[in-house]
Amino acid sequence: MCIQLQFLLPFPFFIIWVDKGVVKRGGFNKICSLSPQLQEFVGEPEMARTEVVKRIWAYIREKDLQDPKNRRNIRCDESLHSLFRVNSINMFQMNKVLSKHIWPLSREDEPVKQKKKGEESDHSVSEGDVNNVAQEEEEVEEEEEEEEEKVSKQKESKKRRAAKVDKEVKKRGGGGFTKLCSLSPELQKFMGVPELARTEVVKKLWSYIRENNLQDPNNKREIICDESLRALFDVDSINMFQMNKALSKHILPLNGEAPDNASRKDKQSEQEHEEGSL
DNA sequence: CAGCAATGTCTAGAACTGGC
DNA sequence: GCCAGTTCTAGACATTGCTG
Repeated sequence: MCIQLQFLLPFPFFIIWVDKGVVKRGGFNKICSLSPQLQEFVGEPEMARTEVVKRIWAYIREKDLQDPKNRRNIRCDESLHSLFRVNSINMFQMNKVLSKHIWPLSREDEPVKQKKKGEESDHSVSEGDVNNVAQEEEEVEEEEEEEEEKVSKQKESKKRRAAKVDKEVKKRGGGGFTKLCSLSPELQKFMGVPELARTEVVKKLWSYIRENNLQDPNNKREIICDESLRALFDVDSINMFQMNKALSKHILPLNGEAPDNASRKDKQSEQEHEEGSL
C-alpha cells in the first residue's frame, strides 16, 4: 500500500502514510534510544515515544495502578518507581518525566530535553527532578482547586440567572406555562392548593420525589409510587416522562373549560378502552 | 420555545514530546 | 500549528412528555 502510494503521490506525501493502522513516520513515531531503566521496563533498547506511552498505559491498566479517586493519578509500583522515582504521578507529569528516559538515536548519551534546552548534565532522573515533580503536582492541585471554584461559581451564577428569569416570568403574570390552572381533587390534596401553574406542579412533585427518595436507584427515570403518588397515577411505578402525561389529567383550565387536546385524547382512549372491554 | 427532570452521547481541552 | 498517544472531565445537546 505504501509503495503504491509512493508512486501515486508527490514527494511530501512520501512520509505520510494514509492507511489506518499503518504507523506514520512523523516526529512522534521516530525510533529513539531508551534509558537503561526504560529498556528494562519495555524490554527493548529502542522504541518510538508513542509506543512507549502505549506500553506504559497497558502496564498501568494490567496492574490496575490508576488511583480510583482520580484516575489521572498513577500509583507507582516498583517498576514504575524505578522509572519515575515517585510513589504516584499525574498522567501529564508522566509524559514530562518520561522524556528524560527517551533519547535521540543519533546521540544516545543525551536526553531529548537536555539536548534541546541544555539545562542539565546528569542523564538519570535526579532527586531535583523528583522535587520539581512534587512541586509541580502541588501547583497542579492548586490549579485544580481554582478550577473547581470557578466551576461552582459559574454554576451559582447560572442558578441566579435562572432564578432571575423565573421571578421576571412570575412578575409578568405568567405565560402559557406559568398560567395558573385548576387542579383535580387528588392533585389539590397532594399540593395543598386548588390552583397552580403546570411548571410549579412538576417542580413540587419532583421535590417530593427527591425528599422521599422515590426514584428507582437502578433507573432514576423510573419513579416508585408511594401511597400519595399511587392516588394520583394509579400505578406502582411510573416513568418520569409518562408522569407528565398522567399529570395532564389532573391539570385543568381555570375557567372550567373543557380539558385540553391531550385530555380529550385520554378520554377518547378511555372511551375506546371501555368500548373494547364491553 | 418556555420549565422540569435524568441520562446518554459527543466533543474539546488539559500536558508533553520533536519533526516538518 | 499539526501530528500520536493516553485519560478524565466539563459542557453542550438530544431525548421525552405536557401546553399556550
